[in-house]
Amino acid sequence: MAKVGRPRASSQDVLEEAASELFLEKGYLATSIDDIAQRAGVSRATFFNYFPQKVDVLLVSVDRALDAFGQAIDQGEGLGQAIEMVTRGVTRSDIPLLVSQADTMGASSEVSDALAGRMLRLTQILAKRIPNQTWQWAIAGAIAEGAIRWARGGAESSSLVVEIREALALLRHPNEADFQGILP
Amino acid sequence: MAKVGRPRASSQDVLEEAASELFLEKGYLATSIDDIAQRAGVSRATFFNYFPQKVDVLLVSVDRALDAFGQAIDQGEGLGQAIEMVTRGVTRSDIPLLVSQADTMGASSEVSDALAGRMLRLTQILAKRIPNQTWQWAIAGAIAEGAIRWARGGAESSSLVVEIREALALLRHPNEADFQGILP
DNA sequence: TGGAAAAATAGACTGAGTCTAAAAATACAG
DNA sequence: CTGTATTTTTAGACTCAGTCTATTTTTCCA
Repeated sequence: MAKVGRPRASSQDVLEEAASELFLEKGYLATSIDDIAQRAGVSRATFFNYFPQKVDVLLVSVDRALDAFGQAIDQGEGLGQAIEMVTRGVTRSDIPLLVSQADTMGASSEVSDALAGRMLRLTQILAKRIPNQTWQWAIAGAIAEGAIRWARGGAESSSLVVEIREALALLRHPNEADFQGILP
Repeated sequence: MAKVGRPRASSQDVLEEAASELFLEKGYLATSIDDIAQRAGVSRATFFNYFPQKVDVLLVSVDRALDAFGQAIDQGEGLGQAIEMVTRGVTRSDIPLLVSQADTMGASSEVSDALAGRMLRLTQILAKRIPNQTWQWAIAGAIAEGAIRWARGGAESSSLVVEIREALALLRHPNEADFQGILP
């Protein structure tokens, strides 16, 4: 793409790889941006050329999926089509890093809030097809649940898109027990 | 409660009031913790005796509602009861501050992520009554939508609990159009 | 009057994130 | 081969959030 100028000395992938190692070794909180840059053989300032925040290097796979999803939606794809397109690009190799920082999510609001912020972003993408906000969250929740179940399930579980479809199907037939005591 | 020892020189309410003024004057991002402490007539260190993070002073009303909700749930209240109890304690005076920082939410991920984190916390409370994760998000979304609609509606709109109930009722009767193209 | 308890405070420290200016590395034109 | 435009890297200074420790202040009470 960029044929002119100084060539890049790093990339999101390289930095993510370096960060992953450190997160697995020391955990997210104990790893500084200096550590990551040093491991990647690049200066601290360069890190910020590739990620605006520290937490973004942890969620890069989530963000990429959301980018792809938003792009598909903007190009006029239907929801089902867009979901299928995006899930096809998600690989299991992204999972261990996120799972390894599950402790951190409980201990630091920074990570759990950032992850929740991605849910919010998902609802905002869904808003382009689903007018009602309540249903935006409902469907975002179903997508998240499907993804989590798929991640936890390991290789033997069914495919990601199937898990999401199953979670979505649940919304179609509300269980009366779920509403017990909520509505008059 | 604390009859012994040095009396408190401030409170969450005093700090929130001071912070509110500054947020309205300069905006959230341009206001430092030093500013808030100074306006409240207290040292910077004291701020952290009352709030663990800067963003928490902005969301104190949300957190109080969630605290009350979680407490009601832990005491065995039904979901409908708990919602009614909490919404009774929410006043319109908390709204303007949050609304005034709507710009900030778009400009800084810190605030929007923190708000999304509160949605996550709501789903975790709901988990004690609602087993399925998808429905946790769906109902959290309905509560959020009801609250937002109530906040936007101004004084002439119906009560908060009624708005939430209406949003919840929507979930009971899925609109086929919402699922168009999602499910096979 | 002299603790004991609780809170406020000073101040140093780490690290995230911003910003500016300069240096380094490349392609290319002449 | 040399100079120039372009892009990226980098150094370094800076602000501010958040943590931590030790000290001081204020009150109650024996």
